[in-house]
Amino acid sequence: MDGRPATDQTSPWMPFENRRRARDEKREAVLRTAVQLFLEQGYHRATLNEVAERLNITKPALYNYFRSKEDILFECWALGQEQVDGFIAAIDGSRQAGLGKLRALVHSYAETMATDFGASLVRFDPRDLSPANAKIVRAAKRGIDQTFRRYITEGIADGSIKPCDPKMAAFAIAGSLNWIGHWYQRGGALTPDAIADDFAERLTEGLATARSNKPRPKKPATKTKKSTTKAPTPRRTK
Amino acid sequence: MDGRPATDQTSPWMPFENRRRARDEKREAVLRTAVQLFLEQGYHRATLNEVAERLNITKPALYNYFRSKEDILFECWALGQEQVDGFIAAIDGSRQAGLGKLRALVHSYAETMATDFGASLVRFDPRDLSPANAKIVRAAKRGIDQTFRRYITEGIADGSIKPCDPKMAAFAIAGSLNWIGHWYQRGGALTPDAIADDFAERLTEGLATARSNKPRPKKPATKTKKSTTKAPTPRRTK
DNA sequence: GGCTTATATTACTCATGGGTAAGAAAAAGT
DNA sequence: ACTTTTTCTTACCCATGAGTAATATAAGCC
Repeated sequence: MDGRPATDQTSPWMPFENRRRARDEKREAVLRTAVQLFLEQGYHRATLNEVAERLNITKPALYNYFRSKEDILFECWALGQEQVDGFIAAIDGSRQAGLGKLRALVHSYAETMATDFGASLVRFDPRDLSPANAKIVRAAKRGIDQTFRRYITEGIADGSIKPCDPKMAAFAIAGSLNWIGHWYQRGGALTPDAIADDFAERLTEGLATARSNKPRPKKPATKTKKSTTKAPTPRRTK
Repeated sequence: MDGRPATDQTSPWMPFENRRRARDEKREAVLRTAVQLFLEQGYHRATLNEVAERLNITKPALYNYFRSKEDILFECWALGQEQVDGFIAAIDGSRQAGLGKLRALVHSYAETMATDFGASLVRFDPRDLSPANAKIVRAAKRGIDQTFRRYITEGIADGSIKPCDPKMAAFAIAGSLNWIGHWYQRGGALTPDAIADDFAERLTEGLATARSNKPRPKKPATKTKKSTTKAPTPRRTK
């Protein structure tokens, strides 16, 4: 994981890069621990003392990496949102009918809901955020909702989806998906993969037109699952 | 506000009854105010001071009616749960196929989600409750989930519902419904009635067998809505 | 009226936990 | 080795809000 050229005193930049990388790794470690604890106990019951304890440091050390508890909460949310932005961009860029895009969206979203940062998108309360951050979150949520509606509208236009109310359909689908974030837990009987496959089919079959109703791939469990929505998500810069 | 028959010394019971009734009314007023505030701001941000303020009393006065903040939270939840218990009992007692029961359940549940106490079922966090109360809540949630699965299983058995995985189907449906509690708000474009009708159809159409696919009643908006699940729910004793 | 009980208020206690100050320890730079 | 910067700790501060004690007020009751 560390194939640097040499022990070199040659480049005074290397240690610098090293340092920044170490810092970012620690930052991420804090977020991973925090998101877990927040999900486990709820944001208000979770204390920074315990976050720190789990990292074998003390509370004030956290303030080297984050400005406040709320800041940590927001960053957790942001990581989840990045995932979503990533696969939405990928699907947007794909060339397929509305129904196909919708299916892809449902699939990816379901998988995301089964991750910690993904679940934080729906388990965290925007009201715990500063007005500025809450605004960002609200905008992002609106964006997701509009993506659902857009694919549905597209599908109706291209004939792959039956005419229906995109607003209601989007609410119903997103509700099912968001709820995954509340009931899914690792090690349960259902794997994220199975859930995503099932939901992608279940939540869209009612919308498909007769002609677009493909004869059910009936995937023979050959683990065709290859790309777990590898999205070109650019790392945040700030 | 005080239409008592007379100044009567005739019945010493009446004042007593009056008093008890007045007390219960105040209790309920507290719960109505509390549930609103809890939904508005979230349980942790909402203070008993503000609950009291909205009732034009002071915080300690609340302790005449409730033992603790958590007690209030639990009672709010319990009122919502009573509604659910009520209509589940009614549907259980009805004589119809599994699909019909499921539709009825979805419809009633959707309506309930659009009420304050109903929303509290999914917006409140059981982890805020004492272990004893949390246990009650968990049991109730399990009960609801099992009811969904039971109707689906019944439907499969009686041929009104296509063979499917009841667990997944229940999760998907309940998720859509629960999410209503998060996005619905009074005065919006969608009325509880419209939502309930739409969801009852939307969430069950995918499960219906061909033969059970009734030709869509197309209710002429005659406000057939009469009994809002008047349930024989006995008032809690303790 | 006077006695009792219910209900409300004012004025507190007190645990909790986010956040800060001052300085030690470790690492980087020279 | 010495200095400087980053990172972390110990020891605090302090706002908040649930819950309590003591007491006043009002209502029911005889």
